[in-house]
Formats: sequence, C-alpha cells, structure tokens
Amino acid sequence: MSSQAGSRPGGRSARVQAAVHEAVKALQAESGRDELTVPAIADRAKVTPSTIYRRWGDLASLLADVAVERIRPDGPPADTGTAKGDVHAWAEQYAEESGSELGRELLLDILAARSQVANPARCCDILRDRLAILTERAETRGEAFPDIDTVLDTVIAPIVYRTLFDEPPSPEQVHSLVETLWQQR
Amino acid sequence: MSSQAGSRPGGRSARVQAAVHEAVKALQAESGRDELTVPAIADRAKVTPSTIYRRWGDLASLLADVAVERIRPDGPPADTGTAKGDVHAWAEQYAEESGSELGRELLLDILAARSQVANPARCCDILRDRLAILTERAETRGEAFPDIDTVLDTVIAPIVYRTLFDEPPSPEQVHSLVETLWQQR
DNA sequence: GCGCTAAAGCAAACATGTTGCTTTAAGAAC
DNA sequence: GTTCTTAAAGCAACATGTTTGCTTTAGCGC
Repeated sequence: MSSQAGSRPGGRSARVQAAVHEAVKALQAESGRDELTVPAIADRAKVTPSTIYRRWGDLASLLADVAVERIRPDGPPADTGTAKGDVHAWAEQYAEESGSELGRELLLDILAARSQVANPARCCDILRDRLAILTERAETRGEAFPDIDTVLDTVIAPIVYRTLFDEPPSPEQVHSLVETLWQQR
Repeated sequence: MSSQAGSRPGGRSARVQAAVHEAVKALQAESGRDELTVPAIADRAKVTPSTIYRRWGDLASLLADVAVERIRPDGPPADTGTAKGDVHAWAEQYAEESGSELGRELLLDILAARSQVANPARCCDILRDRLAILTERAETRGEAFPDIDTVLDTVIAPIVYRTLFDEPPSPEQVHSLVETLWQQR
C-alpha cells in the first residue's frame, strides 16, 4: 500500500506523501469538491502533479488512500464494563462518525477508487479488528458475545446502508439495532 | 430528472438521450472503465461532447442516470403464495443482481454521482415500492408482514454492505437473513 | 407554413492527465 | 566522510478531456 511510503520510509518519499495527504485534508476542509483537483493538491503540497499521478494513478485513488488512513480509529474502544455496553458505545460512535458529512465523504472516496489502491475491504477489516477486541474483552469477563459477522450484518450494515443511500440513523435507531443482537438468539 | 428528457418528450432531446444511454450501456458491456469517457460516449452516440456536458454535467452524473434507470425492476415480484416465500424469492434475486459485477458497478455509479442528478435515495425508494407490493399482497392474504424498514435493515443492508465492502453473500446467507426477519419478533 | 425557442453542433480556449528525460537525494559500500 | 546506485521527484512537451460563446437546427404553437 502506498501509505507505507515505499522503500525509503524516513526519506523524501515519506515527506512527499505526508505533504500530499495534508494538502488533501486541508483542501477538503476549506473548499468544495470541484476545487479538489490534482493540480490544486500538488500546488498546495509543493509538489508537481506528475508525482501524484505516478504514485497514486489518479485523484480517486489518492482520495481513497487518504480516506482509509483517516478512517482508522485512534484509541482503544471504550470499556463500559459489559459486552452489551461496549457494543452500544462503539456502534453509537461509529454511526456518528460515519454519518457526519465528512464520514460519508470518506466512505464514498473509498468506494469510488476503482484502481484498487485502497480496497473497500479494509473498512471491514478495521471493523473486524475492533470487534475482535470487544470479543476478547467479553471472553475474559466470561460474557457471551455475538458472532462478529452477525454484528456486521445486524448493526454496521444498516448504519452504512442508511448513511449512503438514505439518512444516517439516529442514536436511538442504532441502539435498537444493537438490542436485536441480544434478542434474536 | 434528466431521464424524463425535458420539455420535448418525443423530439430530438429524447432521441439524443436514448442514443447516449445506449452508447453508455454498449461501451460498458464491451470495454473497460477507462475507455468509458465522455468523448467516447459522444462518438458512439453520434453526438458532440458538449451536448453531454451541458445535459449531464459530467461523466459521473451521466453514469448514475443510466444506472438508476437500469436498476429499476421490469416485472412484478414473483408470487410464491406466501409472504415469507415472496421475500425469500425477492431477496435472492436482488442479491444475485446486485452481487453481479454489473450490479456492483451500477451501485457504485449511483453513489459516485456527487452532483445529485440521480440521488442514491432512489434505490431505497425503488426497494420500498417493491416491498409495498409484497406487503399489500400479504395483507390481502391475511398474512403478517414485517415492517418495511425492518426488511431494509435486516435483509437489504447486509446484502448491499457485503457487496460493496466485501464479498456478495451466498444465496444461503441471504436466506438466513430472511429467516431472522420471522424469528426476531 | 412561419416564427419562437430549447437544445444540439461547432470550434477555440482552457484545464487536466500522461510521458520521456533529467535531476535530486537517501541509503549502501567502501 | 566520499562515492556509487537507484528510486522517486522535477520539468516540459504533449495528448486528452472539459468548458464556453456563438451558430445552427428542429420541434412546437400559432
């Protein structure tokens, strides 16, 4: 993946990559999508456009690369004391982040990248990793925990589906999705 | 919406629109995404690029417009005799269509259109319409039928989520999603 | 048929994307 | 530290895609 900056991690590649990522985030924050063009990003990052085209291929791939990095959670998931509480807290936060204007844009950026720089499957992987942490926590507490893919289907899928195709769900709706996890089996 | 061909339904506008839509479908069928460019489409449709840019704005909007039209179901949903059977049949077909390479592309085309020519919400609307038919059928038969949004959350959302971010679900997985609809309440 | 008008065509200006070649700088060998 | 090697950045010319003002066409109402 290009965000690992190839074979010279501490060197120029890494600096260029960081500058380009920063430029993308800055431009995303301060202007609309149509000003977000490769030449504009190159300009802001003090880099030539050809550098970007050669490293990322096209704008969509660059945006997806940035988006995947931004989507990665920073700290460990909140520990509420119970498995159910953990899932409620995590799902609520996930829905809030994905449902924000920025969150939705990031999801779309990741999906829009046709040329496989940042695979959408990374989203699933990240979520599965988070859920693995919650699962382990539950196990050490001796609590039951639903199957990870069941959580994806029951909680995450509706959140993402509604965010992308309709309106992001309210916190109440998210909580009721989480509740069905414990009701249905 | 531009697929209604503006103010002269039987005239030149309509012919141009049809030709452009046909050109898009033809090129999608016979060549890769990078050959699918506005000039190429214009060429195939015997139209000038500026016509396309003026009517649709950009390639993404055109593709979304075509995709929304293609996604619309042609006949009434299969009548299997029971509500549950109807949902199984419909969900299986939906998963198969969305999970195909073409189906996934169409979903992505619809999501990728930032400039609101073809709103992603149309997907939901189409699905809700189909479900309304199944609901009504169930009612005339005196059968219970789950809430439409519950069906979206429980069955459609996982199908679409997995199709977009992971692997399309198998028919067995789809059936088990449908089963939970009747188990959970 | 005759005018009216929305939309298509055309062509020039402009922006974006691509490519071969040159230059730079990070890391390795000495 | 100096020199060698090489991956990646810069540059510049080019190709392709996008936008725009103006002209022409054809559908519709009279």
